[in-house]
Amino acid sequence: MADIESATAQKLLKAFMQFRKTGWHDKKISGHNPSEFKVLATIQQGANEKDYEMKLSEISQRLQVTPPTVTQIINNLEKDGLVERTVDPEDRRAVKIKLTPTGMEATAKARIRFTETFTGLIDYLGEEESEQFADLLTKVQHYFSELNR
Amino acid sequence: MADIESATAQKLLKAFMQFRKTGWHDKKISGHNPSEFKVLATIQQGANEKDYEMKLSEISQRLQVTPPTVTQIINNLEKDGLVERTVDPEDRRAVKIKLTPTGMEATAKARIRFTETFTGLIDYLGEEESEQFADLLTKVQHYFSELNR
DNA sequence: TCATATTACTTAGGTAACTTAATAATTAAC
DNA sequence: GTTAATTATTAAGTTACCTAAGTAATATGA
Repeated sequence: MADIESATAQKLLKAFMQFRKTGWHDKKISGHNPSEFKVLATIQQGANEKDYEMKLSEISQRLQVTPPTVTQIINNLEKDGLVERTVDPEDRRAVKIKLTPTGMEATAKARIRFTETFTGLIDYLGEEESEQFADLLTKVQHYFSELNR
Repeated sequence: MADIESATAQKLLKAFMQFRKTGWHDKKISGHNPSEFKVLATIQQGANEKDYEMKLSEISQRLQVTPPTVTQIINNLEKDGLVERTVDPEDRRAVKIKLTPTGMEATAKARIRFTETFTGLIDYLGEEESEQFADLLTKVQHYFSELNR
């Protein structure tokens, strides 16, 4: 077991806190919030995987947030005309969500924006370290998800 | 320049998003919020560096949040008896913040909790990868802080 | 088959951690 | 000695969540 007052632990903690403040995630893109784009991207993913309109509950599962959260985000997206709700004819309790053409455009624009940012990061770190970093992030995520159980 | 549709970029983005949901940062410790502990830890740091009572504005600078944010957090901490405000006699606009004994205890407890968590992480990753990860986090943070300027 | 349980979503209300804009009090600068 | 700048606070707003309670539809099983 590593020493409880380990310098590495302190260094890690500090690095975590700094990293949290980078704000890689905080900017609006053409007036839409990060949380809205996450939902848009999730819907698009579903549409790509198969010709598939995603249920609200599936969005909630994929993003690991509660259904009311998704309902609210979808409300905003629908109000802005990026998304359409339709009652599932096979289960009339369920709601299927579909991107409108405007929604697809916005999603594409955001995806490009994020990809540019991360491509820039890869240039900055180099391909090898970037891969390493992604792997480490995933590994660390596993550690914490096991802690919380 | 790396390919704009690079798999690594997608992988990184996904890893970032997952990592964001780990919640390493979200739990209360004996009824106090993470943001409150960040302030407590900052005050303690100042007290350690020299025999030094930190001004509210300095807390704000160190944590990179606006002064009203700190004011509010300090209000809560003071209400809970973890912290004391005193007007700076050398500049009566300024407020100096000091930990009470209760505050010191709470801070110590939280520090131990965090150190345990991160020591556990080091055991999980190994010392070498942990150092690497901390360095990468810092490097990535630099990238993003240069982007936003 | 019909009463009960379960599921899918929504509504209502709340919280944490921030922000900006405006204001009060004090100190600094010319 | 007035004006400008600085320090902190108050007020109000935002984002991204949450829980609890409610509605409507479907599934279960006696």
